Amino acid sequence: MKIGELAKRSGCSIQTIRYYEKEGLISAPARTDGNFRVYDTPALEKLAFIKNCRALDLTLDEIKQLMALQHLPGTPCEKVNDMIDAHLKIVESRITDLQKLHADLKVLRQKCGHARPIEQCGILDELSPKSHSRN
Amino acid sequence: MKIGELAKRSGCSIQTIRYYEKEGLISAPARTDGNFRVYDTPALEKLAFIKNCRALDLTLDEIKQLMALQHLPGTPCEKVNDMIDAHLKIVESRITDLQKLHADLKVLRQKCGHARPIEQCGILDELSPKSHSRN
DNA sequence: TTACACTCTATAGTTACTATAGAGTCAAGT
DNA sequence: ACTTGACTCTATAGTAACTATAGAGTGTAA
Repeated sequence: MKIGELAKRSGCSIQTIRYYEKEGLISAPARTDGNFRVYDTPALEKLAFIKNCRALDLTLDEIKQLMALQHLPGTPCEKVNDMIDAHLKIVESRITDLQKLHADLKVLRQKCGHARPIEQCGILDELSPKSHSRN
Repeated sequence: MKIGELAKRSGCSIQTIRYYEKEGLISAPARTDGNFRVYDTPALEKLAFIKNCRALDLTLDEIKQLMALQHLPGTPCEKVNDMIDAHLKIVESRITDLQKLHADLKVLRQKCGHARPIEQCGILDELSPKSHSRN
């Protein structure tokens, strides 16, 4: 199949597929006489694997590492677990950060109703350093 | 003060300050004969304002809009509130997404202990499209 | 005067793509 | 044979908010 069909079937855009090739996530496929890329089913499966990983927000680098591990049979799969654990930690701290942010924004939002002229806006006041030194 | 001192006092890096100037978030300061930037206290306060906003993860564009509003006295501050509300929504949906992600990763992590050879790794198996078609 | 810290501009790199320009390929229809 | 249209090719630039670097100039203290 050509790249357009692969794109449709995999749900990746054409540019993304070419980008993955450039980045070495998928190997360069055969070409037609007219220089068009031709893909087989294994290529589609590789893309699906990458898609699954991206849905979990693994970076392209992490995915590359996973794929490299897959081709070293006999390796203990501890490294895979470690990577997932590390990723879990990252996601956890991102969530914590965002929750703090959310709380801060809520507090900020309380500072102002919506009918005041801008000079008296409690939000802008709160964001300004002068207001903080006033405390 | 010169840019190095401003950087230290504001907690922004020198490059970031120059970047903010290029992007129009702060105005171009006066220069010495030797072409060095010279800043005054209001400049430091502007940077502090930007820093406060960035800590809330507002984009530079949003910050620019806020600063523009500040200089239109008499404007009702509804727009400020709207921006914060919109931002709250974004943060909320990011949190929801990440929580889903976290749950998915946890499930994935369960699929594998850590003493198996890579061929039997439950995680890689789960990520591979073949395993899904096997169901 | 020379060593050193500081600053300047311009440019490239980061992440994972997306978008565009300009050219070439290919099959079907007239 | 010719043209239209859909598809593909490469190369390049843009996204957000910076960070890092090179190579040059400035300023000051010993």
